[in-house]
Amino acid sequence: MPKKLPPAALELIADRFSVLAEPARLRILNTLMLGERTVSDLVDDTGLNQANVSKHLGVLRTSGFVGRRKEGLYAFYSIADPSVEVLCEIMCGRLEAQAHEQSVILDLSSQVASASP
Amino acid sequence: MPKKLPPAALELIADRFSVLAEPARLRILNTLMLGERTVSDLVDDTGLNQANVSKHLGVLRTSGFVGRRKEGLYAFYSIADPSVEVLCEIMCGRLEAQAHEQSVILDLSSQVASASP
DNA sequence: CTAATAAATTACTATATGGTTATGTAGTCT
DNA sequence: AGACTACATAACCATATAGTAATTTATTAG
Repeated sequence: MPKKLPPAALELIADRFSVLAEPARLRILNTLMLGERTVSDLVDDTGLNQANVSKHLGVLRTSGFVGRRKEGLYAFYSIADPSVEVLCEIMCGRLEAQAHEQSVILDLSSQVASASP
Repeated sequence: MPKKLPPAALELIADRFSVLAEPARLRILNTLMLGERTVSDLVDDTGLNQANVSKHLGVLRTSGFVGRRKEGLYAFYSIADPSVEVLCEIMCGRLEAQAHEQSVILDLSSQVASASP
């Protein structure tokens, strides 16, 4: 049963979606799904520079998707919101479905293309 | 079981998330959850102007979230991807949880505030 | 204390995009 | 035919933000 949401609520939801609307942040999250990582780990893993990773981690932490644990010189980040994984899986599912449709379309068009030389 | 996704895949996923990372588009989608609507309907419902609604509908259609059916002068739009609703529900769930946490924090801080006059 | 390292922050630029106005296009009506 | 309506598109501006380089802030080691 879909309910009509007030604009203010939709704005908050949009904000959360926009946090995930970044390839770099998804890379970070995808790595964190394998377990806790330091900033340096993530820098190595993603190829992004340190300032950039820190900034993205700040966004992810502010929005509550990840958590931080400081230990000495290191900051260990980890997934704090398990729904991240579910959300990405759903998106992936749609992507696969779409890719399948498109491959069908491509097959059809290639037939059409080869039908008229 | 989380699997390591290639950067290209994450980029596609990010693109899909960014389509949902817009209050205006979420308003449109939320209305479409109630059933098929014309562009004019959506203009009335959202308060956005016609050009803006058309543009957002274009984005939503290109990304496969909505579908269009033309009939005479009218264009009827409808949800084409049922996962939209699920995605929003999950986001809402987290929002509510977060709001609850924050209200707890606010309660605590108000106690602290009233404790030291 | 100084040196070194990890991470956060600041300041900046370049780019992407949402909103708007104006115009174009297709269908309907008399 | 022309007038009108619903929608799409184009062109523009303003704003938000990702990336980067430089700096700052811990924290540890010597």
